[in-house]
Amino acid sequence: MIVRQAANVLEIMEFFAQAKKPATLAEIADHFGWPRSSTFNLLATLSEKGYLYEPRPRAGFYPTPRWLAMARMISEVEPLPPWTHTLVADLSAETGETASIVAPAGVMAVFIDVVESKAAIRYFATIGHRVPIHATASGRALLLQYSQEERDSVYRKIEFKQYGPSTPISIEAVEAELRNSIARGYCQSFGDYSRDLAGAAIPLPIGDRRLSVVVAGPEFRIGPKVADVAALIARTVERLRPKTTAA
Amino acid sequence: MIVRQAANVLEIMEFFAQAKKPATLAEIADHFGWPRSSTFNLLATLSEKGYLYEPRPRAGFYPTPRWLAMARMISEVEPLPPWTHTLVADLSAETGETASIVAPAGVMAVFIDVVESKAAIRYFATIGHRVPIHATASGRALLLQYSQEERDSVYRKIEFKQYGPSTPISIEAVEAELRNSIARGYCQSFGDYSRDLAGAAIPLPIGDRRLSVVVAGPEFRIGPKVADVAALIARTVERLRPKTTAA
DNA sequence: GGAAACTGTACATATATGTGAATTTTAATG
DNA sequence: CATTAAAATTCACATATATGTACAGTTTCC
Repeated sequence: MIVRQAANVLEIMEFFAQAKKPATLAEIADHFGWPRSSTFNLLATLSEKGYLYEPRPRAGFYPTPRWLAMARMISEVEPLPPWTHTLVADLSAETGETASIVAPAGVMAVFIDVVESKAAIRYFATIGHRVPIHATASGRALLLQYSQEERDSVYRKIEFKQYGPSTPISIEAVEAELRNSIARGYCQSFGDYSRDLAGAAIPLPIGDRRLSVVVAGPEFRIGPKVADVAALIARTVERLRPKTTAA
Repeated sequence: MIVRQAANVLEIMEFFAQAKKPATLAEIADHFGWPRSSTFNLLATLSEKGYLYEPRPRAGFYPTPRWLAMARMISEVEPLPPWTHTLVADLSAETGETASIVAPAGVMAVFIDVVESKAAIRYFATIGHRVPIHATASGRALLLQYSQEERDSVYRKIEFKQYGPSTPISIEAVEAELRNSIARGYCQSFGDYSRDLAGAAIPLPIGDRRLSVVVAGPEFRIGPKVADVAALIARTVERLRPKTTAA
């Protein structure tokens, strides 16, 4: 069950992140098509908790810096090492495509760092974006780091859907693709989940965290050079990852 | 009316900001005393929206960097000029008390930047903290920047409560205190709102934004030297605020 | 200066939603 | 490996809550 008012809080914040200016109750209500009374209650709640204020008289509401303060506290814990951002930045620059760091979230994979392609036609993804773990290059690069038991446990929760012609729709199909990936040296996907979208990914374990790096873009651009892209990812990781004597 | 599930989202985030480590469904449910089923729904909603993930298998949930990304987008709009943070930092350092920048939010005043005192006994405030605009030094320093009509409009919405012996409990009492503040050259409060708490504040208009700076602490420490503290605030603002040729 | 238009607020009620109990899945222990 | 304990998940129902309606306050425009 989805908790509507919880989702609405997020929507409001996303609204402000886009609008980048204060908005009145009426504007917000109209934007979402919410009743004014409900909007009133929500805004009152957020204000009361110190997350919204009125920068200038009669100009409407805007989030307080409390969001930033809180987000900072949360994110200063085990932040990704700085080189991983360099990694995706470099990969995006060199390939001209969108590059991301991805982490597991149950049957899904979440983008936790993203540098977007600058091309007009590009893979549009943002931090927080989620994709099925079994039907994407990045997700499978995560699965490769799981034990067989852990994978089985994930498989049991997956609802296998035919997102596209090449979507693996059985446990065996996923396992087969994982074996192929190992043989090939990298994970790939050609519209397994999103139409026309192709990507190359490799596992990126950091400490005890299981992450992956992926470069993704339109099939017609990535397709011909997946292997090259994958090799580039591997080389770039090799170059940027600090050498530990322990390893 | 308070929107419970909206408030719960904020509570969860605050929980993570404090805990600074992943937490399982059960831990969160127990911490708040929520039913597990409800907690499940909430966590599922936040996960589905890309705001929570599972950093490692079976280790529980943690917020994704999406919060940070969103908070940054929101806060990069008209950020406070950097010198205002220096201002509160310097004031806190020199006085040993808590110093803050405050903004209006209807009948309340919100702290939008805070540097806390390091003393054991201190005014504990965080960004987002709210106090009544008419019963605090910082709030009155905001009211001083309003026109008479705007003040009247605010007064009509205030519920006058006797927070402490010196709380102004009528419009006339507030107006009188404002007149005193003008004569005195700064705003002050001695337990008007919080017992044992005293503070000195002055208006801090920035562009068309109406803000104020306040230094606050226990009455016994601040009391004897309010005037000095107020003078220090004024001098520090004078020193740090960039001189505009236009002004 | 008067009225129309708009924004924000209160409240009773129907309904969407949170919850307790039951079920399934996963981990721990001998 | 069998058994127990704990955690996660599902679901039907009573209840807390979102909303339609009505109203008050504020601004704008003629």
